Amino acid sequence: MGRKRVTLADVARAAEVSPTTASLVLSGRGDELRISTTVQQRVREASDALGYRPNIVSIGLRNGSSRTLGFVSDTVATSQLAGDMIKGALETARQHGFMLFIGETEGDPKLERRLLDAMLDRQVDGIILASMFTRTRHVPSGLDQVPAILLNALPQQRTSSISAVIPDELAAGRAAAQLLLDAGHRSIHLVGAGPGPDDVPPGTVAGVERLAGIRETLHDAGLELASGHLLTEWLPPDGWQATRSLIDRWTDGDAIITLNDRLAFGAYQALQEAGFSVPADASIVSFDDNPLADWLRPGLTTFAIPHHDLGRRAVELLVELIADDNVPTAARPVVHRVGMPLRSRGSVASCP
Amino acid sequence: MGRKRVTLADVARAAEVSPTTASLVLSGRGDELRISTTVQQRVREASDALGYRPNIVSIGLRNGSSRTLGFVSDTVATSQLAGDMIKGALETARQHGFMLFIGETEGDPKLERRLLDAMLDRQVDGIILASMFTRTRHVPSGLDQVPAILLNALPQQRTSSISAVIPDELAAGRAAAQLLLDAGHRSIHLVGAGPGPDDVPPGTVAGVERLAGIRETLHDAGLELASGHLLTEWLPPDGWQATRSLIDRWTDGDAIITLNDRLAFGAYQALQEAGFSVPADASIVSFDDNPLADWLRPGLTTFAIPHHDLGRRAVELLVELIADDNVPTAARPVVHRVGMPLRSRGSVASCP
DNA sequence: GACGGGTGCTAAATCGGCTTAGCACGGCTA
DNA sequence: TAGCCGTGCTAAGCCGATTTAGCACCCGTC
Repeated sequence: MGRKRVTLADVARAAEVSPTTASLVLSGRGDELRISTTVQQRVREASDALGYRPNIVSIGLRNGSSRTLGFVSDTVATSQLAGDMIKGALETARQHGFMLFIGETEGDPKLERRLLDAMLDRQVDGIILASMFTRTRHVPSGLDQVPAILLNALPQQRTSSISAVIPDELAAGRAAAQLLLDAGHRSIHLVGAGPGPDDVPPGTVAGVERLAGIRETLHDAGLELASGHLLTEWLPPDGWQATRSLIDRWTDGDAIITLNDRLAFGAYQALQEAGFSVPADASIVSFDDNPLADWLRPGLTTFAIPHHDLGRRAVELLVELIADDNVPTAARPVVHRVGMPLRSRGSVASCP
Repeated sequence: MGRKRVTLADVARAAEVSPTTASLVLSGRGDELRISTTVQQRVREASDALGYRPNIVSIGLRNGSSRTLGFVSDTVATSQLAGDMIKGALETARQHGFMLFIGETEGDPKLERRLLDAMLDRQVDGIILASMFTRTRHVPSGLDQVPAILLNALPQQRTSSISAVIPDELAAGRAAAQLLLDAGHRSIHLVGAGPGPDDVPPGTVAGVERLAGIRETLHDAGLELASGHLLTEWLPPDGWQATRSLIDRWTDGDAIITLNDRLAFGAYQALQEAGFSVPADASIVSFDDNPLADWLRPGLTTFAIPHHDLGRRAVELLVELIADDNVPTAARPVVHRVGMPLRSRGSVASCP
């Protein structure tokens, strides 16, 4: 193992020119600096023959860049939901010629500090600080020294100069309610939070905003939630239980909004056990677009967290920041909201 | 943005010593090279005061290491199933002081080439080539120049000198069959492949080995599969359909092995629709330990793909390889098999 | 035939750290 | 008084690239 890599010096030697000349030719500045066509060709041939590839580490040392970004996420970056986010980031980074360091803090601030340091020690050009569920978070020190973006999170500090990318939960909440209204439903039950604006599990931006959007739209239509079920956990059993309690007082034309797809999964089970059929007896709309939404029968109509787009957008913004860093612009922090697309499947029916 | 990082030279200046001295002190060779305690302390104080952190890029340039590994996966590295694999790799890498570059090829050999090159250009110390489902694969050129490990894949080339880490599918197949035998079942249906040893969707190592293990164990007990259902797709609808066709000729004491959990999900639905109850009327064993296995009611008993352990093991081996690279050992390629642990939930019942 | 100007290439510094070789100084021995 | 040795520190080269400044040569001009 480990035959040495071909260096610029090797190419120069093979082409019988100085390293300077070789560098100029290969970096395309040959004409600019009046290297003869003959020599240019000789250098290029030597480079090809030897299979020369520039050492990015060395270039980075020289000009202070590494063509590398750091992606630090708080919890389970590699969970199902988050995978697409990383994937979007990965793809976009590659398109811009960047590689990505991935790190997971598991919510441990010390670990986060260590990861950030390890990345900065490796001279990353920028950092994405990602959260698995939308929340406000403390921005660690040092991130003002380097281009950085918050992904799926908002800065806790007012003074922070860091921009953020988040899903547009509020708009999705509005759209979910509107979808059911358009289908003719007037009695809408919420599973996961509500009915009041503050009946929300603590610390979830998504819960607050989805609920707010739903309430707004209903309010505009002169309606209120028929019922709300504040749940601190949003897992299938929680959805199952809440839905069971709904069944006793069910009326034709009722509909359910579940605040995520796992709750909907539980709701499906409860309805099925009660002999209800979706969507004939009960329309359901949900959020997240968990893979299982597509496996359920009928398919679950849900507003997708745009993980892929979130990741992509964060990298795009970061790359812009890095480019601007050379020509410093007095950029103010911005919150970018990415739309949550509707995945329309079979769980909503029109109601006469 | 971008106040410059503190360099060794800054520390040396602050401590009024030469960069050499500062380097020696901070790298712990101060005593060895007879730097006085006074000076050592002065250097350390200056270093702390300025918050000095060595530039790993520079160190890497000097001694040809980067404390960085590359993790290249063929498809959807960031899918739900694969997440844990990356996570295991990430954790283990961190424990050894390495960072990980992540890359996804989406099955495109050109992209794979580009990613590998991009990583090698950044002087990674080693590379993990991961596959999302176990398969044999071509080992791209250049990976013999650098320490490398195949993860969840076997080298296609006989001559390849690269080691591999894979799940022990064969043992899991045996264990699955044994589990049902121990519960008293004698009539076992297989959904996904079989009944013959070659009735397997093409290209899946998991299918071949799981089937082989099952058949072996049944054979040792003097039995054969009651039926087999070769399916080229292993999604819920496929499992649903195969199971429906089983229901017509169902006998008490029959049991089902599904070759993955999504098939089992379809099987659950089909059984439920037919009024069967799991496990009273039908025991089911499966493979993968998909998250939904735990959400089903009753919970699905399944053999987990040890994603986390696979990732961990791959990094451990790679780190060893890198260490040995300095003291070259004539290491022969090895295939490491990682056990698939049983997740015993409620889908298997004893049969009188 | 000295001088100006263009042409074609290269020496040397630089990035930030590690490492080898060796300098300067004092004390001790011969 | 020269030689030797130990102590405490530093100069300088190196890794692999980029970049600035400038050298050598030739041609044409007055």
